[in-house]
Amino acid sequence: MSSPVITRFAPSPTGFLHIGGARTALFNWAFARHTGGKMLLRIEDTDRERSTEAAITAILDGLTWLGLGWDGEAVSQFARAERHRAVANELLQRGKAYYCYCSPQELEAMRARAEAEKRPVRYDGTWRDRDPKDAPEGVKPVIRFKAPQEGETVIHDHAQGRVVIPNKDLDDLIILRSDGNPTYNLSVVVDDHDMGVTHIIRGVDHLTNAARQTQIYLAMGWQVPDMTHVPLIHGPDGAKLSKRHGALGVEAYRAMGYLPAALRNYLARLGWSHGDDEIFSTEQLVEWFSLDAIGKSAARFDFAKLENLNGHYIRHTPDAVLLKEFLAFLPHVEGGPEMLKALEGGRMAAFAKALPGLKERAKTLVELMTNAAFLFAVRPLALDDKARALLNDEGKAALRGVLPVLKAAADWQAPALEAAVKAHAEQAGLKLGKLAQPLRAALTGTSTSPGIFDVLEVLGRDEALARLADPL
RNA sequence: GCGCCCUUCGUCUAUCGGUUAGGACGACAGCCUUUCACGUUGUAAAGACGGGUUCGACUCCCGUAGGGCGCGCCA
Repeated sequence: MSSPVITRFAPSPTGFLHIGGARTALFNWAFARHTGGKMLLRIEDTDRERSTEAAITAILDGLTWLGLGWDGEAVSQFARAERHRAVANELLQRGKAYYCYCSPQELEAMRARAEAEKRPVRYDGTWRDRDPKDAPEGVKPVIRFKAPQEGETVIHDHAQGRVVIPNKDLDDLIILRSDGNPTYNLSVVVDDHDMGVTHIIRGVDHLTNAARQTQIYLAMGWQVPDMTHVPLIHGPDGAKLSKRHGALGVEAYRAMGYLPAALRNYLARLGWSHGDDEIFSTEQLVEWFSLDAIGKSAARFDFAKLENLNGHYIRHTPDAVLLKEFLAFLPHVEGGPEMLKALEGGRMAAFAKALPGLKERAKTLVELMTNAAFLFAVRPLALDDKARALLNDEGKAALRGVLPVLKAAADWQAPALEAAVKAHAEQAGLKLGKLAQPLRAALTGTSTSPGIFDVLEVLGRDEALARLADPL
């Protein structure tokens, strides 16, 4: 029996959960679910300067909103520093690491020199074989990993294939700072090993780290986890994701009115595929997910496609579920709390009634909210330019014509109203559009809305008739 | 500069040596229609370039160009 799969998502809490991180989490999650394994969460908070509680909260919230639950408690990497130090010392003991007394200034100078001479920027190994007795007075040393200088390090990667890095291009990295704190590459290896991580799935920006980490695993005699480095997500212009396009926290996507299910579906299709399948449920994603189906090239983030998918999800989400999602969304958007108040203040029924018509024409929850505004408008309605144009003399005349018909309606339900208005139109020799548009303008203050008979019904007899009479 | 990686329609992708190179988003046009959407039909749209290998390359190899990532006492 093979050991159960354990993946991990390991963000550093220096900012929100951005879209690339979200996808990495999704892949880790999907793979763990697919294999019946676990996804662990580790917060890489060893940078005490930049790590914040707020960021941790944002990341946890983001994952939760996206529906990507993790197994067990989130692990703080910083809290494990003692263990990392112990391993650094063990490496020292084994002759796989050494003290280096170079000052940051010296290293800076070393780098500057290399750059000026157009040589590769690497630590030159000054203290690699030097006797610690030569150590300068009062300098606190760092511990460097004694990386192999010859041969090559091979990474067997599900997405990248077999990647070979010449060892001469990897220098002796610092694993323990002069203040006694471990650095990233050491901590990651120790934690992944201790946490029993079997599969590492992360961004390709870690590929070089993968080589260095592999060397540390080997030096410790530990088994190297299975690795997958997924390509990065770029902005629409092919360059790095900037704040302008996609480098937003997932909470920004929530505020833009995207559904978690739609975002999951969209993200899954960025760099991963299952034949020609475009729209699939999360259950299907879990069922189909495979590391080997992850591509190698970077993908550009395309809002148009996300929006299309989101529209699909909005249309296909059952009303009751969508209503819940919408209510949960409102606190996160401008004007949302006010609408929430209005809904809870008695407009909920009308909104729920209007929802089927509303959701057909919204690509985001923000659009849904905008399109629902007519429900909450107060008389006399403010008209937009198009609505005003529709209510010209001809429009008003049409309105005057139907008003009695509507007043006479015994049954204030869309089908009955439709029948009555259509009969009137026919009798008056008017095309339905000539009637419907002025009605819409007067009823909603705009030129677009759900079906006009639904609008009539949803508004209710009194309110509708009053709105129609207002412009006359 | 050094190392690694990438390159199929505008975008996301399928193809895993033999296809009229498929799908989706977007675009455009038509249909549907009370508006907007939805839906539907159709059109345009791609193998970066140059060499090999092969009976046959988008698929394999080499080179070129372009792009990305990495090269911290950050993670």
